[in-house]
Amino acid sequence: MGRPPCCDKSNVKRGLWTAEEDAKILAYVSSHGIGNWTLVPKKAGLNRCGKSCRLRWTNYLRPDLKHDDFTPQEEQLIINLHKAVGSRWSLIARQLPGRTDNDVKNYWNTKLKKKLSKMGIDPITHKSFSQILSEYGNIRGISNNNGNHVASFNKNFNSTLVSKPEQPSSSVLTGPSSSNVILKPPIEQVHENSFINNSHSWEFLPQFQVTNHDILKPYLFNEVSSSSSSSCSSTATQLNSPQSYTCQESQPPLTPSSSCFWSEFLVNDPVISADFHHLQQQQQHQDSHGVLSSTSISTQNNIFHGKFTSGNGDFGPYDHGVMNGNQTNSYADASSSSASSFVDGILDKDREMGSQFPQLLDPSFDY
DNA sequence: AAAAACTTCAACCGCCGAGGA
DNA sequence: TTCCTCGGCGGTTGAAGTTTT
Repeated sequence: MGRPPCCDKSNVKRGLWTAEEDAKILAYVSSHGIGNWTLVPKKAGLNRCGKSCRLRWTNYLRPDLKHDDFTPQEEQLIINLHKAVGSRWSLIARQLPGRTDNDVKNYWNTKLKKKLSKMGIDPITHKSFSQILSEYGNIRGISNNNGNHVASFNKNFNSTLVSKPEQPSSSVLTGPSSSNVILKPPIEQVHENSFINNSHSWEFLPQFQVTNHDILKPYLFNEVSSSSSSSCSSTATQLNSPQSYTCQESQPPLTPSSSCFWSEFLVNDPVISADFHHLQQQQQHQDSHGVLSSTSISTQNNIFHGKFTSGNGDFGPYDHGVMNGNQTNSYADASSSSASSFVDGILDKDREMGSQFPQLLDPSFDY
């Protein structure tokens, strides 16, 4: 029964690949193409596991791979995609031609996580640290109320900080620069993050919602449960705020089985409903053909780059520094008043927190 | 100049779903 | 139906390189 094992793992070479081994794989693939990887070591004359050969090819030898540094555009795209789908590296890498999931994952872990943390942005939730604190929140209520509220706050706060079990709160509570960032976030960071939460991270969501509906849903609702204390007052606000993961105000955390879908937000927004509908049609077309055509990808990217971006040519909201509370992108224009009030709300929360807890602004303050 | 600390990233590990035997 | 491999995935490791002390 079954198939024979692909290789004797105790008897194959491991570790770094030599140029000679690379040449053998390249020679084999160029003459035979990509097929059964378990046969490759034998046929190519390599003492390696087939799986290892496949990995070497897909992560390093493939001719379509880029080996140069990530561009600012790619960097921004990774950040945006990570906000929407989390560490679905293969999904993210598919939006970056010439990059592998391993590339993206390494770049995120070694560069982007630190970069965001230094900017006062939690790389897990993509919210500013001050915003996390203010959300968990409604600190005035906690200080005035009984232990139940405090317990609830602690529970919610912890659940956010460890919203992904594999990355327990380290990016928030530890790290070389995080403590200063948490305690004294520059006010413009709130602006920047508001912009992030308001716009770019949503730009591609219709695309993902359509093409990866089943994959994305549970993940997004994980975010819901970590943001359960948030509230939102309108569809427009939902679409332009980090709290938009929730469907209704004061709702208990949603579960993956919830009947609330992204598409409900999307189709309720007059600005994007047309595009969403268009993408749904694309999806139907795609389903009928089995694969996502390059035309479809291109069209979606056009939407991403053209319609929903801020239009100033600056791809990087994290690099802006010019974003103010009244600025919104075209996506947010449909609900500009809600969006700006959301920004104002964050700023008000920030100020309120600062006035109520001045020790938080003291760099010597220690949790 | 040398050791320690830190960073990078290729490679590995283990899990999962699909599908072959 | 069961057992197994394959291919794909995300997380982790550790060697090599770089920077700091």
